[in-house]
Amino acid sequence: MAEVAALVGDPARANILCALLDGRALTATELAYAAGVSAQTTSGHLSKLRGARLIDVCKQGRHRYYRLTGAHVGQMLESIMAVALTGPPRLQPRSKADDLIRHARTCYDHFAGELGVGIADRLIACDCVVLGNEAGEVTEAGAAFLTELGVDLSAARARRRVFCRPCVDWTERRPHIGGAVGAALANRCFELGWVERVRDSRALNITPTGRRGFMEAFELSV
Amino acid sequence: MAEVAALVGDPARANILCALLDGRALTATELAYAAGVSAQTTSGHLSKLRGARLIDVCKQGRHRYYRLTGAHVGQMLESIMAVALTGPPRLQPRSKADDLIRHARTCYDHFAGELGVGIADRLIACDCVVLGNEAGEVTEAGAAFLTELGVDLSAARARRRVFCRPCVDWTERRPHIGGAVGAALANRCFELGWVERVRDSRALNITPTGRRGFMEAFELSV
DNA sequence: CCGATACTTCGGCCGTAGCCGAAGCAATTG
DNA sequence: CAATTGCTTCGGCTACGGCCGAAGTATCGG
Repeated sequence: MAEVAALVGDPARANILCALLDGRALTATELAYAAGVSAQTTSGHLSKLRGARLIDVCKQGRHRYYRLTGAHVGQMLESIMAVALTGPPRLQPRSKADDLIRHARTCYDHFAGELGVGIADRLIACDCVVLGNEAGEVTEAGAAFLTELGVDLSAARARRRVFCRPCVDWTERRPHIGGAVGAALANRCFELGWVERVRDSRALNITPTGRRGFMEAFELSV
Repeated sequence: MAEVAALVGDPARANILCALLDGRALTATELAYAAGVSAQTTSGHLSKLRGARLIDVCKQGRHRYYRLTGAHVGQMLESIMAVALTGPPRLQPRSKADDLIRHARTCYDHFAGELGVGIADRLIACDCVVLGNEAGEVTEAGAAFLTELGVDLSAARARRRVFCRPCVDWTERRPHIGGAVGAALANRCFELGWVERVRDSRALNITPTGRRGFMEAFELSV
């Protein structure tokens, strides 16, 4: 157990894992950049993480793509973050990138930040979703609404992961919607071209189309 | 974040935190013994853990009692353990103490091990409890049954924590019952003298009375 | 008060592990 | 078949942090 924690406990490796938190697979070089250390050093870290089965690798040509081995690793990282935030408040320089990421970002594979919390608030307000402390449910009205929007709920339901999970947002400190539903909704928004990923970051850029879309669908001005 | 993980990442500190996992408050000396290092070293570790708000201290005479600051720390530790267990299987010498702890122990403040899982199985089998993936519920029949047993459900309900939470057992790899219900049930069993804590361990000793009680109440031979 | 116990602080030793430069494979490109 | 790119292995440097012995503060008991 200490071993796993120690792996996460190195700043370079923590950066690597955080970079992988959005569920995408990244190359060793990209991770080296994210970690802020040289390629050699990164390579060493990656093989350690792989040894402990925290990450998987898949070769494609001369690239090697790394990803988290599963959602349990993501959840562990989130729970560590949650504890880290309850600690003594640290002065951190607010940067522009920071503001971006507070505004809208992905959290493993669903939306977080003001955007994610705003969507959750709206869905709860109009009885589309009921969120408990550790689980949530989509109402009939909610299913109808999401289907109307083009979200494939049946596919989400078929997957073996938790269907609807509240996920405490580390910037807003309020829950947003995770689980298969959150992922399906996020996917649909990508499809619709409402949001785009910002390069080298978990931050999201909301397109003009998205601005209109979120207003119409969720009465959300972003 | 890396900071918190690094704190857990040291073997001595991991031992300390695990020793506190059952929710009891322990003295610095007891923790030194649990960690397997000297009192001075332990003192250093404790002040670091305190600095990061992972543990709280309360002075009582010449003793200082340390405890986890809250359930979120416990949950973080559990999630790290869960990941550690999915890693490469490690050969660990099975000791007598090991068997004891596999048989019956506390998990933060409720029962785990064969005992905890057995109780959960029985409660589910006779429709007293329904356990989902991330949350659970006590049925009317269950409420009646537990009240009959002397468990104070209304007090449990009044507390602000999650009422009924499935908690994956790290030895049995199946869920047992946590949350306020799990804690209340465990409390009642202590009151009835069915179980006693084993010194310096999270393991539990089941008394002869307990053996009869668990058989009558849960049809469980332990 | 004096000694014992509980715990902390200080100082110095030592090992582990992170880091990079250099060099070595492997796959791709011109 | 070089030259380039992506990634890894090796070797050596360095520093951070855990560890204990010794000494210093609290609290309790006789």
